[in-house]
Amino acid sequence: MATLELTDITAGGRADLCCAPLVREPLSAAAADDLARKLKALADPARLRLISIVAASEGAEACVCDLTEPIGLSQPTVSHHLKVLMDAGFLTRSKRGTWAYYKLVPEAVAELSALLSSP
Amino acid sequence: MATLELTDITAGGRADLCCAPLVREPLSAAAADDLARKLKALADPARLRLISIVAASEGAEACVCDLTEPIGLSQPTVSHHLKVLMDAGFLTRSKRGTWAYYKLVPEAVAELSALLSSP
DNA sequence: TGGATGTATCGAAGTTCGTCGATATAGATC
DNA sequence: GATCTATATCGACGAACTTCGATACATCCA
Repeated sequence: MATLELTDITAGGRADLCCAPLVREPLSAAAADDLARKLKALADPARLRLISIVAASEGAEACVCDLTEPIGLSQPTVSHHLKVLMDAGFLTRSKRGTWAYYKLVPEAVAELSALLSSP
Repeated sequence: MATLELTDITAGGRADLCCAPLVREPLSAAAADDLARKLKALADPARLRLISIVAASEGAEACVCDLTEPIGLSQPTVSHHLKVLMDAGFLTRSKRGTWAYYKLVPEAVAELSALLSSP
């Protein structure tokens, strides 16, 4: 769950949101690793565009076949980026027939935003 | 200025914040590049810890000499990471005598948070 | 002036990342 | 079952990144 992970990352386990963990106290090495892994998943132009296209689609969901062309990258590369985003928790996948539909996980993006936001 | 850059990134130049650009409409290639560059600057455990230590210091400002030891990396490496964060606009530097003090730019972090936040 | 100290830059080594073509897999259709 | 289509995985290559030791630069102090 998003909120659970958010409390985990505060090193102290406290849930008071006076400030974002990033600017409230020094991050533990583990918390920094965890946050860096999520940021790294997002820190690529192709992946940002993929997320924004998925988010702007009907039901915040899109098929791979709709993503390859606007991104301008090969199908294996798009598939790779989608997997990275899925492993980081930003997308979920559901297969319907031959097609794979990727759906946004808004809480994951919102959680990241909250981790960076100031009081 | 932070807000200026924020409107720039919306591709349309509109400043209405119904949703964050990321989840409102497909990002242009240029906007994706710009956002990715900022996220990449933050997407490293050492840099996240540096930022959080600086942010938690007196006046959101810290000297390099205070940063090398808690991070556990060599002085040149810490200096390199600080430069990356400065180039991305998250820190500013001011030399006072022999010492270099790095200071947090809260608006830069806040802007990134806003770009990711949902309605 | 000369040595000591804090910081930045340089060059190199090792690793990770983004991308592709080729290929494997799974589901649909005939 | 044979074939076609959509997607995932594999292996490889080049680029970018993280880190370090060595060194240059700048400032202070004796």
